[in-house]
Amino acid sequence: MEVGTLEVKEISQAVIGRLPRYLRYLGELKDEGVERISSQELSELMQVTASQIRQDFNNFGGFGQQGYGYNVEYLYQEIGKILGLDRTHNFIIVGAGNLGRALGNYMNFERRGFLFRGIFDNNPQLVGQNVRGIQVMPMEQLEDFVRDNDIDIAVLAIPKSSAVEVADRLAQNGIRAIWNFAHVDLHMPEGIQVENVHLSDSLMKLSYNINRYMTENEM
Amino acid sequence: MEVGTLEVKEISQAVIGRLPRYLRYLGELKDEGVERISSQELSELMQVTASQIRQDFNNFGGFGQQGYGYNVEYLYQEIGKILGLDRTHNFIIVGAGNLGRALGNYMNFERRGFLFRGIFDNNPQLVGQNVRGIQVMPMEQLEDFVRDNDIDIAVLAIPKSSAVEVADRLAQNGIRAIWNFAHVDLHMPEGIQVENVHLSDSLMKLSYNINRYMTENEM
DNA sequence: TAGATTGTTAATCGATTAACAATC
DNA sequence: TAGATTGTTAATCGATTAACAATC
Repeated sequence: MEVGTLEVKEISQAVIGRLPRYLRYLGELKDEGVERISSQELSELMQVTASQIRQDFNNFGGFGQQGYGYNVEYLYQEIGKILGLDRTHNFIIVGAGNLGRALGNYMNFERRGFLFRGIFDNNPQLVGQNVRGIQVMPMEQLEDFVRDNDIDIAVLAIPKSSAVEVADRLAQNGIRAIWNFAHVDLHMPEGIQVENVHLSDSLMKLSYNINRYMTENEM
Repeated sequence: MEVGTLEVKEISQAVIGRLPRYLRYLGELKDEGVERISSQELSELMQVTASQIRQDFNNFGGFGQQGYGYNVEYLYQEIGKILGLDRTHNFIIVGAGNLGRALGNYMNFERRGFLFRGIFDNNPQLVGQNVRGIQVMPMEQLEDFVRDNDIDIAVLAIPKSSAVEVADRLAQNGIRAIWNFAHVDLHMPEGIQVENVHLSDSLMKLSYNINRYMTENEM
């Protein structure tokens, strides 16, 4: 930390990773008409410690009130803001295979401000096909489209063999973030965020835990 | 730990979570014909500390040799075994919507021993449709199918509203593990493994990091 | 043998939990 | 006011990193 700069406490990714789950529970409580909740009550609901809940929230300043607890609606709004859900983000999908099309058709992202703007593929058979009202574009149009349409996020639903090259092209044209479903590590320049969804890794973890349980219980 | 029981050191999920990534790098090295690698070399490749690599591997016993390093092929095999990839696992998909069908068509799981055996949906329009050579079955057949076909893993690609009920039905019929894409927490009986893939949570983390970077750099 | 590199212990760091004073 | 519950400090726990003796 340089002398003279205002110290900004960095929030750990462990905390960030828990925020969406808090948001989900608070949204459900809100829908049920619950007005206030204590860290103790929430901890029982979510199966985490009340201490952790209070520590997590206090990373962002005091959201609660002593003797009362937390206002559900207010807390829900604030966590949404922290996660940037009060803004909209334009996104495109690269890769119009099964996964790419499935993600394009998944409507729920819209509700959180993630707007589906385009989808690309290098397979001429897929170009021109319709995914939720948007025609699949050829890869040649990728750069222009990203630059001209204020695209923040690119979803990579392509094989690992082309993912690194495509990510570089996106980076050079002002993308802010990559949601990476390709099974490869992307090394992006500073300031370009990467979030990986490695499905096969997740499945392997499941496999480990199945086998561990069977071994420990001699089945 | 009870007196008299042989102490089995529990491997932390943090370690397990890193194994698939080791496996991926080792597989690539293997394909390139690399025979041996030191923790130092691997650490540079993977951008983690050599210390962590050695600690991780030593959770499972000594895979290396002083002065030599690790044999790539051997290490690859051993990590595969730890992850249970030397066995096969039959899986079904519940939910034949966009995501369910996409996962059914994803061939790469087969290579790791995960065998696609059935797919179910309660929408009569989808029942009978073909997903990679398998006809979508109605939900009424779920229980019988799971029991009769030695199904280990159920992939939940259904809305949260029905996920808990379906998970309970699966649990009662001998499923070992649930790969949960529904946006809800499942509380399963001990011995049934759950691995969540909450796509919207992942997207929110990405959103947080975009906004954090923009704020810190006053864009 | 000398050099390299693991396996393993010790030190550090960060995250979680506990405790309690502040305060609504 | 008395009771409840946060915000926050302190204690604990676990994970990561550093160091180095063992050994190939």
